[in-house]
Amino acid sequence: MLEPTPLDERKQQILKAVVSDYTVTGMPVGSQVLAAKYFIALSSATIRNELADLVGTGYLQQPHTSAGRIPTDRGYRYFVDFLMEAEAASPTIRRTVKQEFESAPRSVDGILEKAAMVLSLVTENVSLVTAPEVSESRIKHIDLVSLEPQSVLIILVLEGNLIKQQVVHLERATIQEDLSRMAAMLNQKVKGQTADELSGRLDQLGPDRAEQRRIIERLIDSITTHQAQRQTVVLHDGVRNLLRHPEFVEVGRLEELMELLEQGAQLASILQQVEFDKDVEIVIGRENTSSGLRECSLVLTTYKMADRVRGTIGVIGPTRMHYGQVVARVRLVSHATSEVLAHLGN
Amino acid sequence: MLEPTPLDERKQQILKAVVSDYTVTGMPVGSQVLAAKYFIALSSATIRNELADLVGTGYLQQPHTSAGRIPTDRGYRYFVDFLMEAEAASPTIRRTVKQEFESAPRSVDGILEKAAMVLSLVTENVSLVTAPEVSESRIKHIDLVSLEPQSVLIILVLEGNLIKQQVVHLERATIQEDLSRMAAMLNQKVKGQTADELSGRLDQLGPDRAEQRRIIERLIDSITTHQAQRQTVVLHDGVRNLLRHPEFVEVGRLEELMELLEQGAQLASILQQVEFDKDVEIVIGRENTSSGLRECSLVLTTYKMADRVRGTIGVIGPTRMHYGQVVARVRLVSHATSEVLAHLGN
DNA sequence: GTTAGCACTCGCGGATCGAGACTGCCAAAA
DNA sequence: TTTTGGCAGTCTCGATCCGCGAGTGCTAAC
Repeated sequence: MLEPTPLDERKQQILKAVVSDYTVTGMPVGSQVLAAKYFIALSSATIRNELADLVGTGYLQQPHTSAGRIPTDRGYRYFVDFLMEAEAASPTIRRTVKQEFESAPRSVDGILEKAAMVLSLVTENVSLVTAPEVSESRIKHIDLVSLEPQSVLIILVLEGNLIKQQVVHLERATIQEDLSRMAAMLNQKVKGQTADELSGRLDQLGPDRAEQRRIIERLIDSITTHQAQRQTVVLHDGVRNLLRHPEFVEVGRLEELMELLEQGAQLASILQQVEFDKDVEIVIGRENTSSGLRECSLVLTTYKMADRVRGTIGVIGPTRMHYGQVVARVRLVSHATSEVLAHLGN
Repeated sequence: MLEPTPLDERKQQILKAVVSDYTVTGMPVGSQVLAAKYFIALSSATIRNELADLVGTGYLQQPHTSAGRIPTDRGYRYFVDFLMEAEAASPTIRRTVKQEFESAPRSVDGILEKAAMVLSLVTENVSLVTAPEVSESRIKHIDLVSLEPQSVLIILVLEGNLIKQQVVHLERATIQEDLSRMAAMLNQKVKGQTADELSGRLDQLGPDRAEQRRIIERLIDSITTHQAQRQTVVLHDGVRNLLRHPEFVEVGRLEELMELLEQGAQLASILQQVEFDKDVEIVIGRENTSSGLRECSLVLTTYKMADRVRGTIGVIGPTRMHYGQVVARVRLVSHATSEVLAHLGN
């Protein structure tokens, strides 16, 4: 890691101009263009000197000797940390998002799918959405339904009306009537508890309640493995957008990225590390631990479903992206998602 | 459509050799290679004459004057209809499929996701899996759960233990006790019926049973719109495989294909047309109605979950694929999926 | 510190060229 | 009538070369 070399005002402005211009055109930015478009008061020679300094300190690079400059990862980092101006999503975008969510199905999965779709639509990148984390979420209702004589469907309603289901197999046949009674009893006992609390109480059941114990074990399973297993499922959408970016004309980069997207586990672990209440986090190029993301940036934030029920949402795109707008739009969609999810039960 | 020009034995063998060789090497096949590898008794000149005929009748084409021959869509069609030999999946493949399904979660969605993953793994193409069609499926159990005072979760268990859920909003607050009573009543009335039958009986309810009527309406909704809406969701996996095929080095083709995969509606309508009990269907290149699939082939079949509960499963890959093996593997995974789904409840 | 001038470097696109791969055709052989 | 050997012709592909244009770094003057 290089020392954060302080940049004087003019160098900052030049860095900012290079990032802005390059983001739009995709072409290395030369000293003459900069002088003409952004710094009419200065000559190209002066700018050349400054550019040479910025290359020396690691904020810019040249693809080859006789080309203009493009930002390094470090340059982008400085840009997003200090130079980027807060932007707002345009009314058109806001309207699009609003309309799309209005037509969303009224279920958690449906809404998250819609969120992924909308986010990829408005950012023209690949969107990522994780299912909400529920391990600390409280149980609201339990229901047991007989499927076959010896198999039972456990239905679990958590805070935020998140619904989980799991099939469990019993040692002996049990009729629906007994299950209903058992459900009523369980409802009294477990309502308002979290999975962790529940697993602590497991010992309080006598050995004669084997069936009940088995069901409770499955309940905990259902909550926690969902965590481990379903959480690894990261929704994504908009790969088609990526193909339009010139940085992905060579299929090699794409292959690694698709593998990451389709197997999901590695992505999930990255997304889980996003902190709540931290607004938007940006990870640029080689700051990513995954080699498949070395030429990509992540713009991530969290959405909130209920008090302790949250998930991660964001996009993945080429490092050359319009960070200001992408941040604004990720934030917009995240808020909209939270909004819709919060009103799901009403 | 060209007349199905009859081919004599030797022309058939040559066509078969061209298809086989081309599927393996990916290079246009020349007369010398054919003579050396497949027809030692013949000279390259003789084969050249035959090749010229096959080009004339539309079974083969030349990329350019001084190249070898490659099959046309028509050539592939003739090959799969008359020349392809039945192949069996290798023990290694069978073992892989078996092991993967053993580690599958015990839920319909989980199994279908696993099926998509396995199919893409063993065919090295993109896999497609639709959710099972349920419109004619019979209702096994209904349950009503109060989420908020005025909102109710309807849980519907269909044949094959397919579980559906939908949230419905009521005009007035209803407590769980009343809902349970209502559920018991509904269970008596609707058990064993299909959605169509149910909607016919809707009139038999008096106007004083508004709430109950509303819930039944939602039930029918839940079954049929799932059909229309969820059915359009086609699971897919293995896009990363596609990137390895040389026919997709140019990103243009891929873009159209990704759009098809990600929006899904068009694909869904194609997959819905696959007939049940017809073994494996193959659609080659321009036989596809979608322009995005002009250079792709589909290998599709159906899986069976319960008597009237079925879905479509298959792959999409470049027209140059090893049809014999792909057919064998699609069939294998389809059977395995049916098997696992059938034993879900036990 | 800034600027004008200038020589220099480098990538890109177009043109050229030779090698190699196959073909089509023809006349002779089976 | 079918098959075959021979041969000229066609076309792609990769390598090489070349000139243009863009942009730089350096130096000396302002």
